[in-house]
Amino acid sequence: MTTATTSRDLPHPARDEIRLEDILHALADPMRLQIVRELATDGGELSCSHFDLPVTKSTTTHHFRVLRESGVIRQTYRGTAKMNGLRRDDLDGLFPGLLDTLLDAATRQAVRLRSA
Amino acid sequence: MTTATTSRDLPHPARDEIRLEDILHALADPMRLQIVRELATDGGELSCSHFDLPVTKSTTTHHFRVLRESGVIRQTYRGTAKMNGLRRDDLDGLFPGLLDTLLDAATRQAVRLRSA
DNA sequence: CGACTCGTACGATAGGCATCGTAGTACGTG
DNA sequence: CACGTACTACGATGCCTATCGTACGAGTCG
Repeated sequence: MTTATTSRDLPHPARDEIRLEDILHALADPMRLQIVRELATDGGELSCSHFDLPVTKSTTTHHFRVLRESGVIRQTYRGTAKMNGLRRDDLDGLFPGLLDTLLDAATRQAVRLRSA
Repeated sequence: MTTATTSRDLPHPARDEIRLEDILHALADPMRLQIVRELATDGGELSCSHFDLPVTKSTTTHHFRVLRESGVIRQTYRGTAKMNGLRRDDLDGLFPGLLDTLLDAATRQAVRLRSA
C-alpha cells in the first residue's frame, strides 16, 4: 500500500510569502509558543493529539492553523493523524538565527519564571 | 536651571516583569516594528513627533504606550517633548541577541520586499 | 497672560481573535 | 458496512485592539 500519505493537502504559504509580522503574531500567543517549543525539542513531526493543551480540540485546531498559515509549521495528513513539523529550512533561510534566538528566549523566560 | 527633565514620570515594567509574549505582540504590528527599527538606527532617543506615521496623533500615542508597557522602549518627558529610547540593556540582559536578530530579520524582509 | 506646540484622555467604532460547543468528515480496523 | 478515532467546520460569545475625533493638560515663547 505504498505509504500513500493520503494526499489530502493543506494550504501553506510559499517561502517568500512568509511575513515576519505573521510569525511574531503567531508566537505571541503562549499556547502556540509552547507548541513550537515542543516541536523544536522533538526535532521531528508530532501529531496534534500529542499535545495536551488546556483548551478544547476546536481551539487546538485553530492554533495549529494560525501556525501553519504564518509559515511556522508544515502540516501533513498521515492517515487520520495530522503531523506537524517546524519549517526550519524556510525560516532559517529567510531569517537566519531568528527561530533559535526566539526558542532560546522562551527557554530563558521559562527558567526565570520557574525559579521566581 | 539644572536641566530638570520635568519629573513627570510614566509607568514602565521593571526588567523582570518584561514578558517575551508582550514583546512579540508589540513588534507584531508593522507600525510599531517600524518605530523600533528607526529607534535602533538612530541609537539614541527620538521624540514622538519625529515619526511621520500614517495615523493620527491619538493612534501614535497608543502605539508608543504599547511599546512602553511591553518593556521595549523607555519614555521620558523632556519639556513638551516625550523622548523614546530602546531598552537595550534590559532586553539584551533578559534575551541575549533577540533584539538584534529581530532587527536583522526586519531589515532582511524590507530588502526582500523592496526588490520583489 | 496669551498663543502655540506636543502629547493625553476619553468615548466610539469596527474588526480581529481566543474560546467554546455541536455537528460533521476522513480514515483505519474489525 | 459499522464503529471508533482524529480532526474540521461553523456559529456564537466576549474580549482585545487599531483607529479616529474631540476636548484637554503641560510646557515654551512672545
